[in-house]
Amino acid sequence: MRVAEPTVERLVQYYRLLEQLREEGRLVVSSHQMGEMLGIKASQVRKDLSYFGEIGKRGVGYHVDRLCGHISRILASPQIWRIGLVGVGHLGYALLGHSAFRSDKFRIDALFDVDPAKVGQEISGVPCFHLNDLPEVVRERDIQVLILTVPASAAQACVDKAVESQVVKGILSFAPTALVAPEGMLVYRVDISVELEKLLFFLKGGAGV
Amino acid sequence: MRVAEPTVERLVQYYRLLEQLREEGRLVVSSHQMGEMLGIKASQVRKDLSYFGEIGKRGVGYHVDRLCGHISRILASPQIWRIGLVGVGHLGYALLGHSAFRSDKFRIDALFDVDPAKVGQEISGVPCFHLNDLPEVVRERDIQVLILTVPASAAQACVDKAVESQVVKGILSFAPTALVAPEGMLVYRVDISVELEKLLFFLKGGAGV
DNA sequence: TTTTGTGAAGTTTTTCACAGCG
DNA sequence: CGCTGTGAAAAACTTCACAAAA
Repeated sequence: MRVAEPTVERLVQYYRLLEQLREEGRLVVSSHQMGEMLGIKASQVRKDLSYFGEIGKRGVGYHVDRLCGHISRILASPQIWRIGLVGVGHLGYALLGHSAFRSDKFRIDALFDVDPAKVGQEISGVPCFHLNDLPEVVRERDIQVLILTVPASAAQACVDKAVESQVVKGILSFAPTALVAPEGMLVYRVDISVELEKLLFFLKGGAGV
Repeated sequence: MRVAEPTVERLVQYYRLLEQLREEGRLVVSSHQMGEMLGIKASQVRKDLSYFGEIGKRGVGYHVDRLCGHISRILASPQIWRIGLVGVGHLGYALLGHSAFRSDKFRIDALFDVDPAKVGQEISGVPCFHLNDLPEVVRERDIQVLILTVPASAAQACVDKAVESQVVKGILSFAPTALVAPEGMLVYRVDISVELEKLLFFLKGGAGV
């Protein structure tokens, strides 16, 4: 069964919350309480969870530990993903140390850059290669996912290198630009300037002056 | 007229593309060409633009410079926003230098941290204050927007300080956690770990093992 | 002709409302 | 009783398809 993207997005949030509740020793939680804490409607929480079977207990709520395990299995990977990080500037370096990147679901296995001062070095314990060598390095190291923290002007060239490698399946790009990729390659974008523009747009109260 | 969030998101992309086309000396572009370059359907491009009046010429397309100016006015701010950046770790520092943050629509006017080594210093030319002083500093400096690059565990406390100030209207948070804020305060989140989890989820082909 | 602008249709996502179970 | 699970309704968003303008 196809799971919608907004649902996956919320599942990750449910999981985070449940981990926290579990640490606090909480045994049971209702959809209403979860929604309250996450800013999501209770009916939405129930609908999302219902796609995966009857997990809750009527009149009671959801068993925290059980639900946590359940979502964990839904989100689980069949493997530990190996990830290549392209562009070791400030943002790339920040992501290397970011809490989002401490997971047993994947690991950053190689860095890529064009700066001779970085190529050949280890940074935070990860070896840095030249961007030109990306296709062969990702093949050798079985890297299927790339994270792009390069300037907009360099991003498409990185995608092209990834396509050339024939083994990269997915890309998470932080470059503020559109990217063209072939069918079958999954590209997600985190566009910081778009988010900031949206915030400012709705802050001023919408269109017009 | 209310403009939908997905439309604003695309308007920012159209604007970027048009600036680029203008630099290249291009005079006219069709909805189909814009869509092609951005991975958006031509009908979607036309629908988005049509909300703001008849901007194109039938049989011809859109005049690049004119459309650029038009979107610029739609996205324009009534003021130069002053922004406070909370949390001067690697990510915060990266954002300070990020291309998304070179804009004449806003400027980073103050930094906040709890690290005694940073408080009292200027970093990239911006003064750093202690988080505890946030309410008064944002009032003095007329800061209405905060960017949070703090750990998840510290994020809610920052929101609470922002609420206390009574002048902060909007927050862009990079902390991987839900935040509760009162009605009227606009909170947007950029959740890197959620995006990565989504990518990996759909890479493995959806739910289940 | 070409390409826009747009009502109508289609699709996706959210919310409602209540039956059903513990 | 309280809370889940879920069809049905509503809302939001996208795509179609074509009339109308250049």
